[in-house]
Amino acid sequence: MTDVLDGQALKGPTVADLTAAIRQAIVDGDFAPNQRLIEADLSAGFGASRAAVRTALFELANDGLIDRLPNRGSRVRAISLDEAIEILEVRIGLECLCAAKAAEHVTDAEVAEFRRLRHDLLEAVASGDLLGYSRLNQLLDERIRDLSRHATAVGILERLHAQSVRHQFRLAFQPGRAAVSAGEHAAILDAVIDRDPAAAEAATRTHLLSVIEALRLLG
Amino acid sequence: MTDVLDGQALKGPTVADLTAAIRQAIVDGDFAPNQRLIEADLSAGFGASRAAVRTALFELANDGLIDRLPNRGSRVRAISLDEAIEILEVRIGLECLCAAKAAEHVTDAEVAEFRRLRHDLLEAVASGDLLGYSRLNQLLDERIRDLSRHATAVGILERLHAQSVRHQFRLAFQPGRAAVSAGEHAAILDAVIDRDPAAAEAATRTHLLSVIEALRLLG
DNA sequence: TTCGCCGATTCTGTCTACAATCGGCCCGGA
DNA sequence: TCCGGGCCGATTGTAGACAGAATCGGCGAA
Repeated sequence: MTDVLDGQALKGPTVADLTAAIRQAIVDGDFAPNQRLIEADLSAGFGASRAAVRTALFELANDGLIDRLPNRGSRVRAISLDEAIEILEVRIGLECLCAAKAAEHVTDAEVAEFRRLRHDLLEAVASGDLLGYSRLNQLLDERIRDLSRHATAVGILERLHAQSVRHQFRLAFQPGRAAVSAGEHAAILDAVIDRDPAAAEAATRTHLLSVIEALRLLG
Repeated sequence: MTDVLDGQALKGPTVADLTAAIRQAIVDGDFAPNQRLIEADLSAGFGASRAAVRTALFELANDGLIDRLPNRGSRVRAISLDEAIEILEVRIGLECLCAAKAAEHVTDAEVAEFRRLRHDLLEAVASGDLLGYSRLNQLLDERIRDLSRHATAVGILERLHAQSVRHQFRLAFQPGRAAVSAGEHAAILDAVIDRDPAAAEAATRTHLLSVIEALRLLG
């Protein structure tokens, strides 16, 4: 477990490195939900001081990835289904905002990029390349956030994303889910390509409501 | 500046106390925007160790109240007008969600409470009691958040609130602003009292859009 | 056998001291 | 006079040690 991702492994990792490493370990599932994170162990495992580990843990607690109980340590936060739905409900508000802003700000070059993305997306789904499709989805979300130029919303969305990756992932491999999802994503892309903020917002809302519904059914 | 708010001044304040004290000092304006916060000074001023101050500063940085530049310390974050508007745009999405949920979940007792609140609110505005009105506004926001039972949205809103109090405050004492705002708040209350989620959402959106507009004019 | 009490252990919370880094200042040279 | 390099003070980042709280185990009594 030592030195998972050190740029220059000579001197101990900085706090930012530590935070990134632990965060990665959590979202990748290397640390199981509800697993206890003991400061001394992490300190030894990552070759950092306990103070650094401690700071990183505080940061992750604020990101909602771990829970800190006073005097009783930290544990990986388990996101329940209800919480995952709450997160999606919040994302509706924020991603609709971003999509509308993106549709306003999009340049010609970016329109061209989105056309390509739309093509690749449908292609991936048609050929059954679920992994590639998932990656393209992520790229789409990311690009829309970039284009929105809305630092506040983007910051919050990034935090929420880290919390819910596991549920998102589970959903992605439901049979038949990709086809539905791809159509909704194409609709979002079309709206942005048309520079139609209202349509972009509506398409995003439709998509996220569909995700919520799917999650509910999945239970 | 020493011992601003110590419960029991015997043993030094805990990290939570410190965080609260510094946060309060920032939102109250005791620390000016862009002011540099030097760990040693705070440590002496609050009678706490530098490590505690440091932890508190990290926490506040995650709350977006201060900026931390590596190796160059912390300074109070200045929220520009553009950022304040961004925050309000985000709040639209979240508070609409909360208002709708609140309208769903509200009990008979709470309906009665909201009727009283509606009455007090209009009374305060009619009698020109701006401070009391401001306090009631805050209470209204808080109650709606409580009723929404939406921990995720509430958590984010609380964080955003701390960042934008100064702008909110500046706006509150604009002449004529209170009357407009009171009508909008009453509309929100009516919708919740009627248990009409859609209306609650619409009224909340109207109100926040109006706030944005007012801020723009003021800016 | 089961319940409650008590001590040992483990882990977190806090503090003090040390090392690394940054910015400004002074001095020398063109 | 203006520019560049190196030194020095100030401030942050890191490490290790100590103290306090919570948990877990055994032990004794009902």
